[in-house]
Amino acid sequence: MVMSKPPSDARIRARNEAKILKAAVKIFSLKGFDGTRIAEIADASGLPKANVYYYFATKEAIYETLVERLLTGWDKTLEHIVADREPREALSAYIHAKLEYSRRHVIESRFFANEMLRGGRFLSSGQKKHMQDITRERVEVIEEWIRQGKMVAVEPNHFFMMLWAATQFYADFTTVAAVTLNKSQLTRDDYDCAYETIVKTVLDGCLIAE
Amino acid sequence: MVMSKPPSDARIRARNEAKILKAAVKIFSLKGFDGTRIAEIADASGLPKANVYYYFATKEAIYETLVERLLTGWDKTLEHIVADREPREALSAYIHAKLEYSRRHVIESRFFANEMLRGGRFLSSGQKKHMQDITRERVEVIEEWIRQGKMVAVEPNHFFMMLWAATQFYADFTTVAAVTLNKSQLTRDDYDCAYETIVKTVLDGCLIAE
DNA sequence: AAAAAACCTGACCAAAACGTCAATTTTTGA
DNA sequence: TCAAAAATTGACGTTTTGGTCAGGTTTTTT
Repeated sequence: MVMSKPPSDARIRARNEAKILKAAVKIFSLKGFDGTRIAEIADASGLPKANVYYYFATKEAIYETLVERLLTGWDKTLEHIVADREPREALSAYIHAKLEYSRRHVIESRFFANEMLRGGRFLSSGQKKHMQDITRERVEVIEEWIRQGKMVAVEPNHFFMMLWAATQFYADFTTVAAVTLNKSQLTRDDYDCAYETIVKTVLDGCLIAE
Repeated sequence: MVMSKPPSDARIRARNEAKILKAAVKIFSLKGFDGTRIAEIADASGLPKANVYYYFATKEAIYETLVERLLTGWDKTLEHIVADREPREALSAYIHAKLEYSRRHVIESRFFANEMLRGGRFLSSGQKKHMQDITRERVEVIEEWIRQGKMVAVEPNHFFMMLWAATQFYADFTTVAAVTLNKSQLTRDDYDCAYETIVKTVLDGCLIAE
């Protein structure tokens, strides 16, 4: 006699797609698109492979869904950069938020890093444009601050990329960071220290005038 | 009748291994270890697959050879950081050298980024130790500069990681940079501008005191 | 309660991938 | 010059992989 399970409160499709995507982003983030086997995704999500195919037609479909869905998180942190805040305060907040994102969303961060490393093959031109627009808005804020004499005349795009790189680093290259600091894992203190270092350096520079 | 080719001046083994490794690093850097097919390496190096196997027993062997060989380039740029130079001059030189390396050795840079992104599975503990030692030496230089009152008291490890990230970025995430700058490719000017931005910001900060 | 819709999955397939090998050609060294 | 060593490669065998499918079960709808 077969017992029927109690009807799941959550929609079945939603629940299973979530399982699959959660497992997938982890493996994609570690092995990239070409290196990922769907059987592995199936195992990791606790579903038989054929069931994965019931929800997603191809490997590409899974990957594209993730790209689309994770792109949203991309701009969240940038919201701190607004013209009516003081640069010191706004930039500190951005760096903090971005580091926090790197710490708490290592996998998603790496997923994107992987995609970029491969040249953004799966980014639609629409998505690229979105990234551009988001960045341009913030670049304009920087330009405004420069005009107001609150910041030195740095090239805003490269300035942003520097901040992005410095913070993204802690998600993508945790291994390098751990090796450098001679630890097996990064703790919250390490992230705090990273924050201090980046903020202090970027805002006020590292040199002491003679 | 079959003509025998003139005897190659270069040793055959050396020449073919070089061909294979050159093709391999390119593909590995784009697709990572798991994503790379040996047939593809064979095609790219213009050798039949069986011939690739004649020189390298497994895919791992190729990959490990590359890790070992490319690790050497890792520390080159750090040589600029020496205690008897002035920090401004030394750090500028380092940033310049690292950016130049990113520009001219995109593929090798990405190869390592890929490896790190995957957690450095193929790095032996000896190689990790090497990276640590190299870094520690330079950290000591920074500490010396701080002691001499030439630099503000930043955490040297994180300070280095920041520089590393900011410069490495231009090799690993060329795509992001290109999208941001709305170009299809980065030119030398872009790298120069990156240099200016990073140096100015890191050394003197981005803020103007009121 | 019964039909319809949604969900599940073991078994299967064709293509691709890794790796082997025996037979041949080329190069080297005495 | 000629035998041994090194290099080359087409063809093959095995395993893995992406993807399919038919037939079943469960859930939803009416």
